[in-house]
Amino acid sequence: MTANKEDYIKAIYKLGGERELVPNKPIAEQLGIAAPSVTEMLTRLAREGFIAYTPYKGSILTDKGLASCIRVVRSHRLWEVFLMRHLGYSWSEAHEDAHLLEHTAPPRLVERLDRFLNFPACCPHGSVIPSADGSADLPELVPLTALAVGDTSCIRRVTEEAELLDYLEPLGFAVGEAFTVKSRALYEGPVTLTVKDAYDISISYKAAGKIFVDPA
Amino acid sequence: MTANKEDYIKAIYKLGGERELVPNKPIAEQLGIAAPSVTEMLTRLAREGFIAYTPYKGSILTDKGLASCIRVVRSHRLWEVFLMRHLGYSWSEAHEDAHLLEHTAPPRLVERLDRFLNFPACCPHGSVIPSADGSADLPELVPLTALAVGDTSCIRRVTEEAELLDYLEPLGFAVGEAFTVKSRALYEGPVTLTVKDAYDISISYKAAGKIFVDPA
DNA sequence: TATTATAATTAGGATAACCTAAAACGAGGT
DNA sequence: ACCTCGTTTTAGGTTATCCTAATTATAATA
Repeated sequence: MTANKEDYIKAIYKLGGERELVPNKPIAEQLGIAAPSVTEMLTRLAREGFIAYTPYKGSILTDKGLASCIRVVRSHRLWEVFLMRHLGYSWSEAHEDAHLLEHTAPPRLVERLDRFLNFPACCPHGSVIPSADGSADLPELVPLTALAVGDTSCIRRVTEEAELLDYLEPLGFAVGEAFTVKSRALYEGPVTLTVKDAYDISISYKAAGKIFVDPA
Repeated sequence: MTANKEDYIKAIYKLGGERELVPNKPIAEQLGIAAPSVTEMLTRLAREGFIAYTPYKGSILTDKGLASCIRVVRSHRLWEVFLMRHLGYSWSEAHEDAHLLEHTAPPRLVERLDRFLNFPACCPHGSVIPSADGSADLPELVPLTALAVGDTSCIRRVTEEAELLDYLEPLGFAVGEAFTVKSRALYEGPVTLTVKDAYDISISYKAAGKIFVDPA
């Protein structure tokens, strides 16, 4: 298993989850690779049993593929915790370097890192860290856009996209922060939150859709 | 620069240091790669300016090659410190997994790791960790075989070979340990040390040659 | 000097990834 | 039912790394 293949598998998971057939085009876009190269690699991954691939239709992870995807995601999120908690990384930096380490760390290292970090439940962006056996119980969350003015809630998870992370972090966003929705502009306008009864934060509607919070 | 090339460069450094011309054969043996593949790679490394390569004669690192070698060695040794100090690795395990991480960690990660570890001077096997600018001042050490019976000294460094490390660690060997040479059998026979005035350790002559200590 | 053994190189292939250009497929609209 | 357009696949090529078998160079020895 190479780092490359792991990236294809992660992309398929990200784009289609556990039961949706993923067309080649979005995989190619996600990875920044030409379509014919994707076809080729998918054929290989199918031959090796990581995906079920139906030509002209799309791909979906097999149990084997899903298991190896979860292993990588677990590694990724544990590294993120380490990088932020102990090395002073920012949100986006952590995401970036964890992407390198996730493919390199052998299982024993991942397990020892988990113990060192005291078995964290979530990565710094709020995503659940699956346990070594692959299980994970997902909290029930809603996008910030689902709340109404006056609702009180708590930030639980932020989508891991470098630009989004770099946009939010300097605003004072943090997982675990409680807030009240102060206002919502019409026509997908900005959302303003009051945090700690002390200060307000305004974010775009687009960003709000990528922030997940406790249901009202 | 790929992990592969970094391994070739490390091998050349290990085998020839900074001024000795290294023949292809030992490189091939060190890396477990066929001779023609080595010729090919050396040609490439020479083309890229990492080594000076004289066909039929051998290779030596250029300044550029040396610099990139030192960067990798620094990364390797810092990871070893992390793995042993925080994750409970053994000597040989640390060496093994550090070999994976050394090629993956980008410079900013290495520097932050260094700070996290509080700028350690040596790796757990006692080798000096070069500073970020490549400099390193080497302590004056002698192999354990250079001592005479009755000499008192201190263990400072152990050669990083998995089998040696696995042989020594359970015997209670540790860098920093003071000892007295209790006896030396003739004809390259075993050497016995008294540690902490409390117990004796016997090791083969061969192993003693790979353990470095303060001069008597 | 001639021989011979060892080391190194050349020749010819294989595999993993990636690419561009061209052909083929298939789903929606007339 | 047919055609068009976007998606996929096929065809043909590149680079990095590795291999085995065969050839050539060097250096040590007789």
